[in-house]
Amino acid sequence: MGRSPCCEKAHTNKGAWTREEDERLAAHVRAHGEGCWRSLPSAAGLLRCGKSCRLRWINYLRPDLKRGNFTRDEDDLIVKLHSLLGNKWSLIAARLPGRTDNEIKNYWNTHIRRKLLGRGIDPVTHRPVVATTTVSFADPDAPPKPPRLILSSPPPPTPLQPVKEEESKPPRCPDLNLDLCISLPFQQQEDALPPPRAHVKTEQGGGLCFSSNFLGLRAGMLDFRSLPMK
DNA sequence: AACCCTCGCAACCGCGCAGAG
DNA sequence: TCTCTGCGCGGTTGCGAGGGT
Repeated sequence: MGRSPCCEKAHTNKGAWTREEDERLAAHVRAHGEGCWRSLPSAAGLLRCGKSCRLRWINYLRPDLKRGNFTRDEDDLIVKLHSLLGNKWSLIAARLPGRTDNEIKNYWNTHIRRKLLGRGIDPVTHRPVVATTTVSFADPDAPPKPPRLILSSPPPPTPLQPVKEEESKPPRCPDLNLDLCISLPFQQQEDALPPPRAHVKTEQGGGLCFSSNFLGLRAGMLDFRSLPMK
């Protein structure tokens, strides 16, 4: 038996929101604040599911939303954060004021993903991809298979997961240096004391430290301690 | 002009997590 | 400690707009 539905679906509207619904929702949130989404629809006189109201408010009605095209800086930041965090859109959105996780997720899937692929970069691993062609000797008349994309290196561990030591196995790509230790240019190192760091708590209670300069952020801009970790 | 296809975005769905009782 | 409930997140879907044939 599955969990009970979050609302009585027979009595709720679905699909695109009307202007009147938007106004009711916005007025109610402005008056009572966010939260209690389950009871909000009836309180606001809306025939909508609480989840739907929350989504509408967060992704569309919130007054601090930026909307409009993403800037080049935002673009770069999203790519860098994604390489670090993976598909943690809410965490990425938390670093981009005025942008929502849904918006970033859509932008990633429609624009950035394609752009990276066009540059020959795998959007999942952020590593270069190499096109190869498989040739079959068994049937010379068989049509050639389409080019296949393979990774030039094994995929990295899932973001934010502790790296497991491979015991005494030689690396598959010995020419690839995966040590992501990034340091500041000499002049900047002198200016940044102590170096800004982001601290991420792991499941084991340990921590991963990233220099926020790796993300191209200003000192102190990145502080994962303030972010909820799932 | 009509049809088809692709793209982009808003919205939905299902699951996991956290807090309360 | 267990169960229930609500919230939040990530993946997926549906639909309208725009372009191509």
